[in-house]
Amino acid sequence: MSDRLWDRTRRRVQEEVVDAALALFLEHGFEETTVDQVVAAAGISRRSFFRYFGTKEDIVFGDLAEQGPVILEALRARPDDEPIWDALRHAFGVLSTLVHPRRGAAIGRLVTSSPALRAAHLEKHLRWQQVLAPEVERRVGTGGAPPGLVGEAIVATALACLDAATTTWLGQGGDDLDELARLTDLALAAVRSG
Amino acid sequence: MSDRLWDRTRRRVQEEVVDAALALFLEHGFEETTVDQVVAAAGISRRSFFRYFGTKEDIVFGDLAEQGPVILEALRARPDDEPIWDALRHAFGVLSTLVHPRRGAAIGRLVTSSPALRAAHLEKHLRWQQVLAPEVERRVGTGGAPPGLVGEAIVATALACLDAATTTWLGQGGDDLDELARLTDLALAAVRSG
DNA sequence: TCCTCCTTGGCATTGAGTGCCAAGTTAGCA
DNA sequence: TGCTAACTTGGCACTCAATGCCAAGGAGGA
Repeated sequence: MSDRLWDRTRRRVQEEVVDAALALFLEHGFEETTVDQVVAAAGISRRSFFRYFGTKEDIVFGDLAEQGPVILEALRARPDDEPIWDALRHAFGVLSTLVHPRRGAAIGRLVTSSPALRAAHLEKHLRWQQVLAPEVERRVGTGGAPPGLVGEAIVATALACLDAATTTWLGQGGDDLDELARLTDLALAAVRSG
Repeated sequence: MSDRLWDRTRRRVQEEVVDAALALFLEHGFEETTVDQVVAAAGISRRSFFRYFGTKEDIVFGDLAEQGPVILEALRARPDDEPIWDALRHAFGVLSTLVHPRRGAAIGRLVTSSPALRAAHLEKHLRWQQVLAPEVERRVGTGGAPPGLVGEAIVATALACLDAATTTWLGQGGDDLDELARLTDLALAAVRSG
């Protein structure tokens, strides 16, 4: 947040590492590319790399896993009487502002092609789920079920549909964000009519 | 499946390693327990361990991730006109026959307490999803959506609800399987009425 | 300018997972 | 029973991700 030279330098270096790494990942694959190759390409020491990115996966996801509160804020901003699915879909919309648009599709493709990244991706969803579930349950009530169950189930379902839609979306180009929203709605509709 | 001495010995050793390892995991935690400690407790060499279990996570999950076809078989056995959610919930019932009942709750608790195990657990769901989605989509149709989307979304939702129900179930004891089925139905109902 | 805070990179170490090989065990067969 | 082929075992060395420690150097305020 600050603007001291240190912070600006840090952000610049981080960007450069991500650029160099994504290029390597896309060419050779995520698992096949070692951290040593990345740091060599980025001109940084191995030790410093692990201070910028706690894990190799963090190159791809950045601090997205910690952005649950941002999504929560977006969800809170939706009107209380809006159907929960619409509110969630709109709240997830902020994600597109958190990811470099040019990188979005590339990241998506990487994730589907690497078990380690898929796992990190799902773990990220779990983190968001824990943040969002209480607010969802506040809106829809527990419906007689034990506390927690309904909120968790609804958020997990919304994320699952978003994922299924993203898979389809990437398969057909992955360039139009409105199309992704449309596919997400189709998935949610299928689940609710089933 | 064969009954040569080799195979029986293999199964026996495998069971012993799992018993020793689960005891260590429950006492000290999954991440905190090293493979070296496990093999020392089980009286087997480190190298042989990695022939029995490809990864440390495999101690906990065994070959559950490869059992998608078994669930698929159970799903195919359900009548074609049964509502998809009932068919899926019943199909998932075979899982309780694949896990040592005595170990089930212990495994559940381990999974919720270790990021590495949670990731493996979700990756396992993804594997099942790919196996089950086509049969689900055959039953319910695509409803105008691109092929694949509806099947993926429905299976992912069912698994998400099963997971949410399992979390609640473990929190309240985790001993009665009928109660788990009831909680799963509650979760699914909440999702569909939302 | 001096002093403090923070970053950097090198080194050593841990822990998971793999390839290779020599020695031992089992199974099938004469 | 004895021989051989198939398979398992465990030791060793290695790769790769990740972490703790430490000395050196740049940034920023007094």
